[in-house]
Amino acid sequence: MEKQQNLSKNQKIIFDLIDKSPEPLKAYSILFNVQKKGINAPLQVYRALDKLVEIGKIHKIESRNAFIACQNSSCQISKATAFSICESCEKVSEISNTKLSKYLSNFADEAGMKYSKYNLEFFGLCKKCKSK
Amino acid sequence: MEKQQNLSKNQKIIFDLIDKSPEPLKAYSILFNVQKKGINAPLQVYRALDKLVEIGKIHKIESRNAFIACQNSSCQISKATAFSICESCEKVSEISNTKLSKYLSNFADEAGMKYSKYNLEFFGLCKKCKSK
DNA sequence: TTGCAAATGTTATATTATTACATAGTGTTA
DNA sequence: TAACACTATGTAATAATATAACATTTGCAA
Ligand SMILES: [Zn+2]
Ligand SMILES: [Zn+2]
Ligand SMILES: [Zn+2]
Ligand SMILES: [Zn+2]
Repeated sequence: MEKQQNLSKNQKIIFDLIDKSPEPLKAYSILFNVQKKGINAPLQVYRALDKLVEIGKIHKIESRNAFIACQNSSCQISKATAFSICESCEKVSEISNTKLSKYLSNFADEAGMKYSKYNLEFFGLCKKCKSK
Repeated sequence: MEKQQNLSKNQKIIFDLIDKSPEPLKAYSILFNVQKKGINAPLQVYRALDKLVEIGKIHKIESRNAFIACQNSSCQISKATAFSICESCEKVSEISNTKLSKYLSNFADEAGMKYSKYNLEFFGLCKKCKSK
């Protein structure tokens, strides 16, 4: 949502597409959508996705093999991500809850081990689907 | 680790393999390993995996597309899973921490929405790898 | 013993992701 | 500018992961 000057051409094309999408996009759906812009091969998409994930502009929804733009300006490094996923309509939102992220970032297991990174996916029914 | 009477033939073969493995197994590695037992097609493996996940005997490590046996006798339904993953040696352990699971099971987002299920993956270096 | 649900077998195919190798741009510094 | 390192791009081929479709069999309960 903010600076993207330093994105390369392909990275920018692909980020813009994901950022405009109301739903997570899959790699080959991205590929299909950017072919008119001269991106022809899966690898071009995956390379851009890798970079965008690395710099925190997008996140991968692991359980869906899909990508969404970061909705939380503060998680530039994407080391601490949490999402809510509707199992009916597949709507996905990034959760930015300070208490939750503090709790998880400070979590230490029985052995006292702390972790440098986490990804949390919540599943349920979104408001809309619940009321149906 | 406990009852498995009601597993079918293929389910049992595949569960036993996963349960004995010190590391998460991928579907096609499972397939390769059970071909001598007469399981020849990917679909036979995926069907057993789906069922085993459904009944909570195994869990899928989403970020790795791999499967491990449930190490936590209490999570029969696999609606609340947490794992620690070593980014160096790829060792994976299931975390069973009552506080954590209570915290997450009761978590409600800004809109007050609660979730019926979650999956959490922590990443870092395991003890062994850290001391290298 | 009929009937249903779950599981199996088999083939083909869809979807997701990477390897390998060649080329081009970008910025830094000698 | 020339040399260098680094990042990004282009292209082809292929590997790895997962599902569709359809026929058959098995386990078990009414
Ligand atoms: Zn984010
Ligand atoms: Zn929904
Ligand atoms: Zn478990
Ligand atoms: Zn390790």
